Amino acid sequence: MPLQAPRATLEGGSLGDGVRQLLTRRLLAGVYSPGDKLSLRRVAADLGVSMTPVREAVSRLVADGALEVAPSRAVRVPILGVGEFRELTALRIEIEGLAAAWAAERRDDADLAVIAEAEAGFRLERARPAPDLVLTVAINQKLHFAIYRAARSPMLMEIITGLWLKAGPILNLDMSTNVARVSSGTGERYHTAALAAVRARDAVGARDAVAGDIAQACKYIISLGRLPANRSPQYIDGGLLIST
Amino acid sequence: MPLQAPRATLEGGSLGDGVRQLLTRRLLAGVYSPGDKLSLRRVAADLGVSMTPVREAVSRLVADGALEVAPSRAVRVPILGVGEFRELTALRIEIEGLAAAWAAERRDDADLAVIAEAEAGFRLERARPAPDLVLTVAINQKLHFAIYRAARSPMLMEIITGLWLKAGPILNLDMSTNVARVSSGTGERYHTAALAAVRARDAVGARDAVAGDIAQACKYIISLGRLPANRSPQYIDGGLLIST
DNA sequence: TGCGCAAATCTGTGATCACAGTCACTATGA
DNA sequence: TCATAGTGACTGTGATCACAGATTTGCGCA
Repeated sequence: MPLQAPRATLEGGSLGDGVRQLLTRRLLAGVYSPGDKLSLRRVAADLGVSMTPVREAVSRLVADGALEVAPSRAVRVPILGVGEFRELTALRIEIEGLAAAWAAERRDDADLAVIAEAEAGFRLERARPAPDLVLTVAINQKLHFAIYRAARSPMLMEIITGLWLKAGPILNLDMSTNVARVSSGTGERYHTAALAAVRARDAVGARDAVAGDIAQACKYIISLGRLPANRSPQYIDGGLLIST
Repeated sequence: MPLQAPRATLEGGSLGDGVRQLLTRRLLAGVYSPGDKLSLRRVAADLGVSMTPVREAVSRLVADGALEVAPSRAVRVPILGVGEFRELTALRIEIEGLAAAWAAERRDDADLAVIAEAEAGFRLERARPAPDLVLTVAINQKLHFAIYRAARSPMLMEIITGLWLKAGPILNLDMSTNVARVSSGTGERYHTAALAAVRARDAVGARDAVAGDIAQACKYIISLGRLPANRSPQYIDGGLLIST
């Protein structure tokens, strides 16, 4: 049962946009776990809006693969199998690695300052005797996106956001419940390396650092062995968009 | 004024899905041109459905960036500026190049046969005294996606489809109205090289061939000089998904 | 106490209505 | 003749209702 924020303020041009942003934020923050079912009516009631804006928001999130409609007509957070999670990880390594490389080439001083601040924040929080896991995950996200934003490619940012939306529930599920991994500091090394590479305008180094960070985090999650086997026998074409 | 197919059959689990697939196909086929305005009510009437499924389809396409809602509350096909088109091209080179590389590594004989058939079809059509431009564009798309499908990554396929949806209206606008470019056969060389590389399991060669194909096609379109200047002063964050 | 069937509840989907904006056209004024 | 205000026909958005199907609940029976 996903926990609900007591009252959420909706922003955005339209109500549908507001709902979408809110759901996106919750997905990224790990409020929902893989397999959780969402009810359009329940969300609508919780947010004090009608079902229409919720439906629009959900349809967009389904388009992004952040949610899925089961054949039983239930909207839920997708459950990724090991194979699918591996595929997602491989994709993230390539695409976020690309963003990091571009960031190293195109960053300006303001970008660097934001990245350095996030990196310092992450280090600070991790060094505390009892790190706030939810906060740590949030800062980690902030750091990654600070780097990607410096790549100055809004379309690339959108793609990466889509990937994070797919991975978010799993990452949050496993990261925010394990103190051991956060405290071990394996991720910190990569973050520091990424910052240094972006500062030095070292595209290859930035790519490797980000790729390493993603790879080891996902390797850890897979090693937990909590991911189910693949659901799709082979694979299903994205949105069966191409007919002929 | 976009031309309408006399009567289109809607497939898919739900009406909304059917409408989405239909609109997607039209976008990819160049039925709509950049700047064309779509009316939800008109589309609904043309398709014989209510406004609800159309709204859902459009909201998904807006999420993918294939359509946009202007501040004046009009849904239209986005008009890409030169800078945005360059960004899109750079992204396509990286991501579709990645797909081609994976395809070279992972393809099996069945994949290769499909790719070879599409390549032969493209060559055949181009060699005709009066090539059917619309058909040529369709075969070109078929060839590209045959390659990408061999990469065996549905998520990557979805990303690429999203990129094509953004680029489709422009590509079709300029390619299907210019016999010169098709007849010149510059694209054919890259296609043949891509096929050969995939056959030889040469990942680097496949990436270079696809990248070359995209680069020269987009260079040609930019050289036409019909693209307007950038619309966004700097750049707008994809879907303003990240708040903090 | 355990099993099975039925009814009630809840699901997403589609259609329809109401509303507040925007745009284009037109009639009226100077 | 030209500018301008008005007016009507659109636009997308949101809410509400109806419907068919799946899920769950709960009651009755063995």
